[in-house]
Amino acid sequence: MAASKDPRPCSIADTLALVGEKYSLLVLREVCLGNGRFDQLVRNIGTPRDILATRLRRLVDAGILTKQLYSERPQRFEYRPTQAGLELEPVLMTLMAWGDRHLRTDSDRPMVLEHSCGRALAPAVTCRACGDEVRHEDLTARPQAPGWTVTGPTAA
Amino acid sequence: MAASKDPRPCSIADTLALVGEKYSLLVLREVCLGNGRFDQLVRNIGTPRDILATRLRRLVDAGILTKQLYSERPQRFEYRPTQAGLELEPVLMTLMAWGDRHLRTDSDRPMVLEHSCGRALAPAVTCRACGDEVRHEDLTARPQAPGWTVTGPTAA
DNA sequence: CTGGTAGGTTGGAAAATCCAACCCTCTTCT
DNA sequence: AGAAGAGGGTTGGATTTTCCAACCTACCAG
Repeated sequence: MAASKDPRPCSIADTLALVGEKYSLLVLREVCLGNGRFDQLVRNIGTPRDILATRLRRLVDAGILTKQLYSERPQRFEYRPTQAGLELEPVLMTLMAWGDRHLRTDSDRPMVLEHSCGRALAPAVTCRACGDEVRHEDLTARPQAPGWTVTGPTAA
Repeated sequence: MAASKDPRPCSIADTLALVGEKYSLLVLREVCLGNGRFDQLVRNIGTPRDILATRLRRLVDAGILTKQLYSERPQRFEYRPTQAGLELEPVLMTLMAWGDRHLRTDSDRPMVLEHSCGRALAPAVTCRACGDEVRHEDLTARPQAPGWTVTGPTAA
C-alpha cells in the first residue's frame, strides 16, 4: 500500500489503509458472525492461508481484532472483534444492503440480518443531530486542510 | 480478483468485488464531491494514471459511474456517480466516521460534512422498520444458503 | 511553431497474491 | 505403540497487479 504523492488527507483513505486490502473486511464479517477460527476463516472467505495470516496480524496490530485463547492444551486461538472492530459493522451493513439491492433479487439474498424489532434489517444512515435520513443533496463538504477544494454541487 | 474455492455467498463480498479494489472507493469519494475529471482524480487520490483508467472503466461497466461529455472540442469527459453510485455514499460516510473517531482527534479532521440541519454530520445506522440505532447485539444472522452456519452470539 | 492542458496508453521493474506442500503440536482411534 | 486427524500456521516459487516514467493524441493560446 504505497501512499502515492500527496493525496487529499481523508479519513476514508486512512480507514481503507487499515481495512481496505483484499479480504480484510470479509475477515471482519466472519469474526462479527462469531466464526473466528483460522480454518473457518479460510473456508468461509476462500482466502489463501498465508494471506489470511498477514491480514489477521495487521488487523490485530490495528486494534480491530484480538486473538483469544479458547483452549489451553492444545493451544487454540480464536479471533474476535474489539470495540473498534464492532464499530466497523455499519460499513459491512451498508455494503451488504447495497449488494442486496443492486446485485440480487429479493428472493436471492444469501443472508438476512434480523433486527431485534422482529423485521429483516434494512439499514438507513441518519444524522445523529436531527434524526433525518442523510441524502446526498443535504450534505456540504467542508475541507479543513488548505488547498483541497471541492467543486461540485456538494461544495463548501 | 480470483474468487477462490467455494466461499460463503454474500452481498458484502459481491459488492467488494466491484468497489473493493485499491482506489475504487476513493474514486467514488472524489466523484461524489464533484471532482470527476481525470487529472483531478489523479491529484486528489494519488493514484497512478493507468490504474485510475482501469478503475474508471470498471466502475462505469458496473453502472456506478457515468462518463459525461462536458466539452465538445476539445473532447473532455467527466465522471459522475449514477444513482447506484450515490447509494454507495453511506459506505463512505461510515468509513469516514470510523476514521474520524479512531484515527484522529476532534481538532484534526481533514474534512467535515455539514448536514442540512446545520450540524456536522455524525452518521448513525438505524433500522428502517423501527427507527432504532442498530447495535451488534440486536442482530441475528440468518444464512439462507444451506451449509453456511454462524456460530457466535449473533447466530440464528 | 512552441508550449500547455486534458485524457489517456505503453513497457518494464517492483510488489502482492496464489497455491501446494510442509511443519508442529496435540488428541483420538485401533 | 503407531497412524491418522485437526488446528494453526509457514515456506518457496509461479502468477498477477501495481507502480512509475515516458510517451501519445487532440486541441488551444501566444
